[in-house]
Amino acid sequence: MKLCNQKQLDAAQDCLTARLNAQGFRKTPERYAILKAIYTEQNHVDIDCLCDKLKKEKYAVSKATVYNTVELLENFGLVKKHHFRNQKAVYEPNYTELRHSHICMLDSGDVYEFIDHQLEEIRKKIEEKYNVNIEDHSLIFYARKKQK
Amino acid sequence: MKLCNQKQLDAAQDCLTARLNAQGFRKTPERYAILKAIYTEQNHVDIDCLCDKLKKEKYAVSKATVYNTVELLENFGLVKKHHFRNQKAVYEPNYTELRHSHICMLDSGDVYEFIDHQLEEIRKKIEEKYNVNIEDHSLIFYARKKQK
DNA sequence: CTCAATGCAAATCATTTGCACACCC
DNA sequence: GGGTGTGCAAATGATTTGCATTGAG
Repeated sequence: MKLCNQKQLDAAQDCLTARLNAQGFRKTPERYAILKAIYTEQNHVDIDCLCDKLKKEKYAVSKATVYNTVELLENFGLVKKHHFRNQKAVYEPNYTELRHSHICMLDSGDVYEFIDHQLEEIRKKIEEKYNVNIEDHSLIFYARKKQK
Repeated sequence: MKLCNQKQLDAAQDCLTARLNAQGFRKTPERYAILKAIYTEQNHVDIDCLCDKLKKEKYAVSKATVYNTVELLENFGLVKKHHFRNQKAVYEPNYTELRHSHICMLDSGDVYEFIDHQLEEIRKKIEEKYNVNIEDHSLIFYARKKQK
């Protein structure tokens, strides 16, 4: 996962502010700290990672708040949640202009990312055929290294 | 999800027998009952559904056994496990000749299935580019009914 | 000041584990 | 008969909930 640049983080923070204002929600420092923690992380993070990371900085945010906040951020479209094969959820920034898919390595558990534009074509076909709006996708290939 | 026909169930049972024999595992009635319960169900079933369904027939199989057995069946490639948005796993028959994808409706939670052959092309591209063997995929589109 | 958000701990839910018993081989 | 597989109940781990307290507006 590519580290986000400052511009992307700024945009996300502005979006968060806008959405919080729009709904009359409070702009608490925790909400910004959690957003930043997810956006400044190379890897997918789970709830415990986030707590640890925040603890190392100034905040000790409680797990309950992290759960609440990631859900809020997900609803705002700022963060994406994934399950992969195990039953622990992980989170990543959601750059809407960059919808990507995942390759999950069955041996190591490593997760790579890719973008393929043919998926857009499938998406459009399905939208028409089923008369729906597709808001999101999750494509995961489970793979192993090729043996020599 | 289409109901499987008798032929598919027979094939799956034969496969199960072969795999159990091959590994010297026991051919317990529970294993066949659970396989059948998954193959004769229109919808994706979770662990509790399976227990209930089996209870209504002759068997009262314990949850632990159901968990063990679906894992075994998954390893044998006879059953597929899915997570969708919630954190409860669901299971479905795995017709290897029919690799399908899912559309998960965000309002109702309904899940539809489709097959698109363009996905095969993406798969091949990724296998070459990353030098891996892709053993499985999970493609889920999250969608809403189109408004008038 | 007021009420939405947070923190903490207890509760819940899915899944896993340990051990005694049953039954496939 | 012997040991694998099952059933039960207790353990674990992730997530949710209830309630007292805090701090944003």
